[in-house]
Amino acid sequence: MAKCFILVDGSSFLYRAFHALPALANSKGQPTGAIYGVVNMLRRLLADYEPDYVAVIFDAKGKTFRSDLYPEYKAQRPPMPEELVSQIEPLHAIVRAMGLPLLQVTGVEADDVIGTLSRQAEAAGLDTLMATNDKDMAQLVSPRIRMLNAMNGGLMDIAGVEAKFGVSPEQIIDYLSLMGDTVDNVPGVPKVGPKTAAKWLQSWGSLDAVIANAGEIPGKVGESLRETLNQLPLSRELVTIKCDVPLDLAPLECVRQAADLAVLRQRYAELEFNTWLADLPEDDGELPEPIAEPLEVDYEVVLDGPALERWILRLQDAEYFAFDTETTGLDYMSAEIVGLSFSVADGEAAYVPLAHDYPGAPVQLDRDIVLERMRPLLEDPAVAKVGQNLKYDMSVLARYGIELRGIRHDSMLESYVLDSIATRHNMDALALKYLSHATIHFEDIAGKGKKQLGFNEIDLEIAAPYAAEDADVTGRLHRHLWPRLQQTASLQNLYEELEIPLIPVLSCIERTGVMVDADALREQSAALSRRILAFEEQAFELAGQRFNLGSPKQIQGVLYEGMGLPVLSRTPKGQPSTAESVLQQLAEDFPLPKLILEHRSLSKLKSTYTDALPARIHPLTGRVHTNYHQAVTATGRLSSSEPNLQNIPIRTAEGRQIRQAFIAPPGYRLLAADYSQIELRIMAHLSKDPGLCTAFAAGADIHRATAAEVFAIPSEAVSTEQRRRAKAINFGLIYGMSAFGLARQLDIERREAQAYIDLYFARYPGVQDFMDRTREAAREQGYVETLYGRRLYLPEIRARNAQRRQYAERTAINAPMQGTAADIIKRAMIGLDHWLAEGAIDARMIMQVHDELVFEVAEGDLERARKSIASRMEAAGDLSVPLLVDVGTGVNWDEAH
DNA sequence: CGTCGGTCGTAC
DNA sequence: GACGTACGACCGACGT
Repeated sequence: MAKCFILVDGSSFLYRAFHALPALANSKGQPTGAIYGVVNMLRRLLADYEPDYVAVIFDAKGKTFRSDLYPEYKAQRPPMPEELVSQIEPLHAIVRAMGLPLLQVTGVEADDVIGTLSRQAEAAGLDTLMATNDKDMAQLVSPRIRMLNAMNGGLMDIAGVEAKFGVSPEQIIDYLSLMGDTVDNVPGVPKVGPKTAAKWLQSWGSLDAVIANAGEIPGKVGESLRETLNQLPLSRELVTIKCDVPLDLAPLECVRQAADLAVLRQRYAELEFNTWLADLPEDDGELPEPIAEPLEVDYEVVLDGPALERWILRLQDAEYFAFDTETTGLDYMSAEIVGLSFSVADGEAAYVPLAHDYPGAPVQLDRDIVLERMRPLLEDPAVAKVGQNLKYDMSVLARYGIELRGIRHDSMLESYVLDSIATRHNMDALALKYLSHATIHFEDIAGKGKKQLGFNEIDLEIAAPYAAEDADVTGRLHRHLWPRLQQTASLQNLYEELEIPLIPVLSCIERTGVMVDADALREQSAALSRRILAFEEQAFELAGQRFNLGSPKQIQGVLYEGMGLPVLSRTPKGQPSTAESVLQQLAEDFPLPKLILEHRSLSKLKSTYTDALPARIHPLTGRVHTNYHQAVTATGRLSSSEPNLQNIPIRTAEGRQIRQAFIAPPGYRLLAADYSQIELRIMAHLSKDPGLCTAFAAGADIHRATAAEVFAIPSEAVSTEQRRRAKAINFGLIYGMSAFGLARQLDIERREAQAYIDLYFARYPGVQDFMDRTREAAREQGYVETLYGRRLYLPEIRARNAQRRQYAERTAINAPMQGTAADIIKRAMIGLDHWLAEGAIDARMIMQVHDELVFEVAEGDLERARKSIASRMEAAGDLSVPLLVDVGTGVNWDEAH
């Protein structure tokens, strides 16, 4: 195979990236988006093609032979914006540090350098790919030279050029001369565009022939041609790419050099390309250079009583202290405390090791004695603490009988409330982003994978700086983030009144756990196994071969290649899709897809639920303890994992069996309380649409009411099908759906779907207005807000790329509704937790599923609990429409619905 | 043997 | 392509 040479048109990508990508900047406000775009493209290119030779070419500053030839050439281009100019030097530095040959030749453009190199490469027998966005380059395409569209990965060869432009590569120069180029100010023939130029060249063959036959061309275009005949030679010269530029570097010298890691590290750090920074390999034997001056620190290891007493005094005297626990693991239900760290000011921190037990570990203070000594401080609500994800510390301490109080600040939540999506909210990421400090990573000291050590097995010399740094950095982050939070009253309020008070509530729910009937689930697993096996046998029979029904790729092979079924849809990566909706359609005509669907749905239930849940039952409590994450979602919702209790099936009969395994302990019942149509009610409130508000005020069935409006019939006349369609419209609205999406959802024509949407907006003009206003506000401010002022930043709302922009617009519509609902249920949870703590009834909160709260309630208190819980949840939101809560009870979660 | 992207499917 | 927010199972390619 011939060796591969990639020529990258750096200038064209720089412009493209600058205009197509959102205006990224680092924390100092230095623009970085164009650099990011180009380097990202280069990395992909190198990974995808592993070229033997490569060169990145940029335009040089100053005049070119073309502007000497024709002063107007590119004369009306606006000067390059400052935000782009400032990105050129760093980009060049990074390209060089990546080890890529960089060429810039004065007096010619990047195109001409690429032309020259590609022709030389052709002569040397290389296969050349020109990575560029510039259609002019099509004139260079030959059997050994192709164009690469780095945005979509498409390659264009001679046939590709002919297909796209309707002329051959040799004719491209003539084609461009006829058309001219308004952007570059190349004169052409007025009224001649791509179609006419191609048509003429197909008829006459060349520009010279067209000129020779100019007299025969009729009409206005003919006149236009005859008037401009004398400038066509100039146009031709301007659009012709030079292929004989003298260069310092020959194609075979364009070898990729070793990367200069130190430079890359420094540049990535400056620009805050942290993922790439983390990606860089270590220097041989040398530690990576710190990206900032190391923090100045004075950390103390506390190994005796007097030292501990001195620190307790400091903690008591401090306005607040930062605090962290080191444990043997991440599971709050089983992790053992290994040590405690504290910090009272920048760089001043202590680590109190308590249970390091590797061979040769020094004698440490006794864990129980220290905890008992710390108890007054930790349990005093007046002693303010700041932590990073204090919910975890609180849960662990609770297992040692200590109830952490005085949770004043949490740097994870400060970051989340300030900007939920700009960064992940773990301490390492926050330190890098806000303090420019690369923290010691847990993996670096404990290893990873099977060889990972527990924190108790780590040498104190290594563990102590890590542990003390945790508390120190947490304090520093708080002092960095808190002033920012205080600048926006609504955000500060959300943080202090909602997110911080929620910490103990979530900790309590998690530790309480939920009772799950393991035997019932195991029986379900066995039954599912039998049915799955039967489906497999039948499927193999039909397919005439054995294959893995769990593999989309193999299904694809069997259905589309083996059996020749029609490909109705493709995945984003271009593979024939085997998704449910596709198979469902195929199932109308063929038997096998139906079997695959049934197999898939049963396998899903078995692997994700009936097998996984019993394994999650805690040996001591006999219950399942999930993790609720408070700083994950963009909108303010919680998420749940290990296990995820927020996606337990409900729609199918088999699925509901799984819910039946969620049970109450003896003497108790489950009580499930869910907000009815909360997001639509919020939409009514935010939009103030009279029709919608009236319908809710009247207590109407909202989908029925919508159907009555859209189909212009009395509410009693609404059919089941009409209500179903109205329901899809209502959900679609919340998600910012298009006519296409609604059509697909309802399996109707797009035009019909559009008609529904038009009708809806005509009947509920307030909703239309609300959505327009929301999009507009997002564009103006760069963010949208919930009713309680939670913000979601949408940097791509102004993107040039329509797909990205529309995505941001849909998020803008959805986030205020989803986010307000999340705010309301969080308010309810805090209120309910306080009420439950009063002990008026015997009940515990055990789950949250976005618009639903689940409790276990003593049988005798059920009726009182129903009313109290519903009314407290309803009072948590103050909307201009009623907020309604449906309550159900039962011996299991399914029954409680 | 571990990691990671792709695909699919569950919930609200 | 085309409907928002999540988590997680499985496959299969790839790297150690």
